Amino acid sequence: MSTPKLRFKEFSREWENKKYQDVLNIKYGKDHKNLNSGDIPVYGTGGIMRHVNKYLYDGESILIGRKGTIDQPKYVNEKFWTVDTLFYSEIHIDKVFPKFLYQHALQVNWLSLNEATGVPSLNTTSINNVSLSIPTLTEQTKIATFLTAVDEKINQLSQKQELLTQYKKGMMQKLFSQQIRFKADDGSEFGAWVERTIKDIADVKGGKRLPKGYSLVAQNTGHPYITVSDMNRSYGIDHENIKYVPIEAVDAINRYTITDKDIFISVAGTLGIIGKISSEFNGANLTENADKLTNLKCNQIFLIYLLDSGYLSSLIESTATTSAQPKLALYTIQDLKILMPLLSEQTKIANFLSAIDQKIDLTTQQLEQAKQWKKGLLQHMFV
DNA sequence: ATTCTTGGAAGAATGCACTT
DNA sequence: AAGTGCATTCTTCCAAGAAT
Repeated sequence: MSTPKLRFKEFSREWENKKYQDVLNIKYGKDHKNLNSGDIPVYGTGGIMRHVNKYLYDGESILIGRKGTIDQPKYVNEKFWTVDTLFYSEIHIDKVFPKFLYQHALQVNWLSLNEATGVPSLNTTSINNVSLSIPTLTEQTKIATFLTAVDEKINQLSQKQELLTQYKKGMMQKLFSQQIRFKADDGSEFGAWVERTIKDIADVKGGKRLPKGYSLVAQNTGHPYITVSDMNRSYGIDHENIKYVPIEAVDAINRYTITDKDIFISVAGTLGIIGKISSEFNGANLTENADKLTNLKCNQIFLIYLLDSGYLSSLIESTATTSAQPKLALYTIQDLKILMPLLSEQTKIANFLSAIDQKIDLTTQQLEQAKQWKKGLLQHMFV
């Protein structure tokens, strides 16, 4: 018998220790290949896969991955089908409030129940044996309703994020097609945009792979080494997993560095991720799978937005090699023609779009905080 | 009901020929 | 020897299907 750390005040009774098998029946998903199309969703471990004309179950159910993604349970309340790598469940609603069970399932460490060597897998026994403490149905309902409201808040924030992103996309389109023009501070029109080539306004340089025989190290010894997977779509890099050049190899690639005044563009693997690094990474080495624009003769932020507004994606479409894997050649970036406004208009546009990006970043932070909060609640509101 | 095997897609690292 | 372009290889990750 036990109680959670965090609890609504009006309840005091001890929670009852149970196991999952006491409150639900785990059912296997089934092959959906032979079913005809319809309007019943077929859930896979990654989400809805298709719609069919038959259903396995109708009503409230928790879906738990059997193979692959096993740590993201889902709650459904409809007619549905699940593929055979996804369990569904019949919930004993006289014992447990389904949404309470779902919130509980969200904080179970499913991966620790994985016994497979390769792809993570769960079996019915390990699910059935997961322990679960439950209060009265009234308290369950209260907890579940509260946590569901938090989920709703998280959904709202991610919708806001989505809308802002759409707005930014639309504004970029209008600004760079000159459908919308800013006026100068004194109210006069800005001058016409001029066609330039990238190599007129920047030097394009490649990155450099590590010398043969060396590999990146985790410790902060040599320079940071920025790879394509460190780059994100928010014009920056993710700091968490940055690896470092081993000290013995530092001299060999010493010249291939990047600063916060430059722009990086990925040219292999995931093409066309563009952005800049923050000054704390000045002097970091750049992977061979990215190029840098350096010695810029224009507004750096403006150029990032401009290239990201479509120039890069159409360049990739038209010139990326069609081999096994696309690659963006350095000279195609050098020779890319772009329409450039005067510096003062560049600054206006850059500031405007940065302001939207700041709002997006703020929303992203709030979303992140809300998710953290939810995580904490899940840790403390269950036994 | 459970475990093993296979397919295949995506992405990053490596090999290699050619140029500077 | 360094730099560049591109094909190839290697890894990783998931899901589907076959075999127990």
